[in-house]
Amino acid sequence: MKYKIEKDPDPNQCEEIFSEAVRRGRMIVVVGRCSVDYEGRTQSYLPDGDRMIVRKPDGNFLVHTDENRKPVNWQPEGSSCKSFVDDGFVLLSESSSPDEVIEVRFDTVYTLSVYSISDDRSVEKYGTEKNIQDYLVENPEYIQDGFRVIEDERDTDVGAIDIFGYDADGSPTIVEIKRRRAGPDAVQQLRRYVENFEEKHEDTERPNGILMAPSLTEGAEGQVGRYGFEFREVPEKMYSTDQSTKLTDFT
Amino acid sequence: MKYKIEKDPDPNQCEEIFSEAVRRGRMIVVVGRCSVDYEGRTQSYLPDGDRMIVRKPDGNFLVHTDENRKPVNWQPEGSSCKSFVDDGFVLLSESSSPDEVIEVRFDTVYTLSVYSISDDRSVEKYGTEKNIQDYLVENPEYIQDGFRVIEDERDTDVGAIDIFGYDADGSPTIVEIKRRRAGPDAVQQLRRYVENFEEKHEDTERPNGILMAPSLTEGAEGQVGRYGFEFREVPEKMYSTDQSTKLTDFT
DNA sequence: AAATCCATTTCGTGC
DNA sequence: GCACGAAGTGGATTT
Repeated sequence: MKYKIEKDPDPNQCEEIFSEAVRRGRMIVVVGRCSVDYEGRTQSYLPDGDRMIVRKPDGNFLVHTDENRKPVNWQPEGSSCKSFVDDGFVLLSESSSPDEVIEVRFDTVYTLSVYSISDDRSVEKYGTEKNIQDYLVENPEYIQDGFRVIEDERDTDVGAIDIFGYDADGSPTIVEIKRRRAGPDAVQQLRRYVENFEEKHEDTERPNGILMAPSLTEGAEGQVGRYGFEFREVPEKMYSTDQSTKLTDFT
Repeated sequence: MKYKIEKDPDPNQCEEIFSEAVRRGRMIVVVGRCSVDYEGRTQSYLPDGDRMIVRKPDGNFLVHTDENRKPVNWQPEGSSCKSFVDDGFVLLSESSSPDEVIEVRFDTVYTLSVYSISDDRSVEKYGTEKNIQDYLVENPEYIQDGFRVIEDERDTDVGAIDIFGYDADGSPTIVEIKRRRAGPDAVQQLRRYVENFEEKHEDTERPNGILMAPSLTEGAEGQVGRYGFEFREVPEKMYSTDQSTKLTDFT
């Protein structure tokens, strides 16, 4: 990996190095005192202050201050980025649909760094909602004793049901899974599926609704009762990477 | 603003500079080839590759690759960060409630940069949902001819109604506002408020439901009809900072 | 491109 | 602290 760092560069140096780095698709980091203007879906203005600007090869453009996880301003993947000198070094990043612009006007550039980095390795993730769902489909006894899975991700015209099946009595049952503490929105989601099923199958009985999550908020608990749904606890760690512990964790 | 940049530092130099920079609450940027382990609410593993690690004074810890806006791994504000040498330079960032850990093991550190930046300037924002709501409360004729606002942000036990009022006929009306194209979730939100009001006021008629947004998705349009709600278009730019153009924009 | 939903959502606000 | 909902949500997946 090659890199180049310029300390206290003047505006013309910045312009030259930056524009070439953009052309070559480099990762660029500029740290300096600047003001930031954003206009697009909304607008914002940030007066002069010290910030770190990152331009990625894929077009992402980030303006970071010394705090917060999220950039204070940004542009999405695919954005263009021009630089020029106008009474100082200026960066202009533009994106389309929707049309949005960020203009960064530097009072001073402290450092300008260019990196030629690439990273084709993809991240392996565990413990997502999909992991829990897959596990429950394979081990339906954890949903309910005698539960039979009919369909994983059953599409309906109001969204996809996580798991659809029949309980031990043969009643249609809709299962909604949340990876963490469930709020009212989760109950409403389940309700939407249950009522849609009811409308579409007026000949059959109202399906059961089961909400599976580690816990419920108070509001969600009230709604689960009101709509006659069932809550079943999913131990937070049932989806551990260590498959051998699942059974014991769950019982 | 002071800064210090070390090129191709060895693990011991990294450890020394990094730990002092953490102690002093500096903004730190490390670029190098590393693997990243995350364990917490979920887990992930990222094999060796070139990445940029940022540690902010407020404890935020970001691992960026050459693509995507979001860091591939991160820790929130308030996280601790230790560094040590173990067959190479290692960063360990820990946070609590929930307990989470990121470990970054460097194969090679290309650059280690430390910045003393501070930015007390706050960003000014325009064009949020709140801006639209405030405008409609002041100009209720844009909700409906003869509309009377009774309450802005009316709290209920199923959430806060954006605007509650009476239409020209004196019928209770619930208004839900979306800043952008509204989907089924927006209709369900409105439905929740309307049905809750109905339950709480069985003596009065069912309140009207009005959904205000720039446009509706197809699914949302069907549901608006099904539930007997009304959709009213909010021109995307009605909340422009230039107040003088609002009336013309809107008509 | 549009729609839908998960996310280590993050972020703000109110209780 | 928790709960609830907005966000320039981001991002993946499917249509």
